[in-house]
Amino acid sequence: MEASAELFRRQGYSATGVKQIVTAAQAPFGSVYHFFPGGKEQLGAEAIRRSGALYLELIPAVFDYAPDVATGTRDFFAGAAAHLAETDYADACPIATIALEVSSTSEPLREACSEVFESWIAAGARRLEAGGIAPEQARELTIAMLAALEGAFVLARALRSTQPLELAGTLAADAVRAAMAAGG
Amino acid sequence: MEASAELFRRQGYSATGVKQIVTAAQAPFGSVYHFFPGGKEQLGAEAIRRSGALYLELIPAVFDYAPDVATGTRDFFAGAAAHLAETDYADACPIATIALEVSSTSEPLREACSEVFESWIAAGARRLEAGGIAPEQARELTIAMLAALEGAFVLARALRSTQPLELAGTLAADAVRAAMAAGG
DNA sequence: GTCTATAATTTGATAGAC
DNA sequence: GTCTATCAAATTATAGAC
Repeated sequence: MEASAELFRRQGYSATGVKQIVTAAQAPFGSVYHFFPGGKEQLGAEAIRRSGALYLELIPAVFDYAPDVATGTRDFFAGAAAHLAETDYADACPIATIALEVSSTSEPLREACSEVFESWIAAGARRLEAGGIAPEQARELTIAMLAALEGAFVLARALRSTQPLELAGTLAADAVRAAMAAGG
Repeated sequence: MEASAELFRRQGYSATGVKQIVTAAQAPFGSVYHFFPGGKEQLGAEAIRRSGALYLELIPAVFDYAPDVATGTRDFFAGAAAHLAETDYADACPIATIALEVSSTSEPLREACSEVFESWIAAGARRLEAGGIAPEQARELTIAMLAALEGAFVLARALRSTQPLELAGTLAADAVRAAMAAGG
């Protein structure tokens, strides 16, 4: 599972072979079909959900240490930028590549991605609500911020620069600050 | 080339076979290697650049008819949302899927994506400058807005909803309005 | 239950007839 | 120059020995 998630994140679902996964995991080939009778697609779906749950934990990990949600937002983007640069622009969003690849070709995998994004949005919105932003606005703002984060990952990896993450982070943090001023 | 671009956009680079392309294009298989001696990778690079040039034309097509750059920004996101819904969430960004797939595995393709993104950023920044925003701020704002657009595409396709594009569009248009107020 | 060998198909690419 | 037949390698998946 770990090997699957990492390879899917870096090179996508289609380009990652089952053989490559078992080699990276140092596991026998047949084990894949013993533990995942649904084959590669089941492996993909579980990897998506597992990666989604792990990434979800980053939200409290960052926001718990921030004095307010606007700062937490800025820190989250900054942390993503640092991690991306450290991994030579490989580790961005664990599921975005798969999401784009399969949205029009595999409904089970699209649904897995959809559920993960939804879980992130719900968790982010709760954080903004705790920071004093009205529920509906909190949800809408979270969706816009997640969009900025995901798109910044796309640009950052292609341009090999953390600047998109810094600029998107500023945009997001400013929007949070404005919402706090309006609602608080 | 048309068939290549369309398939790459919808299902990515790796999942699209050369055979699938020639079938869609109703072309003989050997022609691919006659016109593209570099094989699939060359085909991919040219498809990326071609798609990038076509998408670039959307910027003046939308902004020329808008009363100001903030409205143009909003219209751009709205148009993208409408087109995405019309194509059953298939036609989003023509190169984002490839960009994420190849950023860590194929330097020629990553560079092609990088150049396309750079051309879009330069064109968008010129528009904002024409709208009265200072050059450096115009470029930075354009990068943040493009990030919001790209990420909204990811979420919209996975969630099968145009809401991310609408919310990201609002975020982007508000940021442009704020920059206009500050700079003008 | 673990794992190897192999099946059936598809992949990107090429050779060479026309 | 156009196109078909085919290549070697890789793909997902399975059968069955241990």
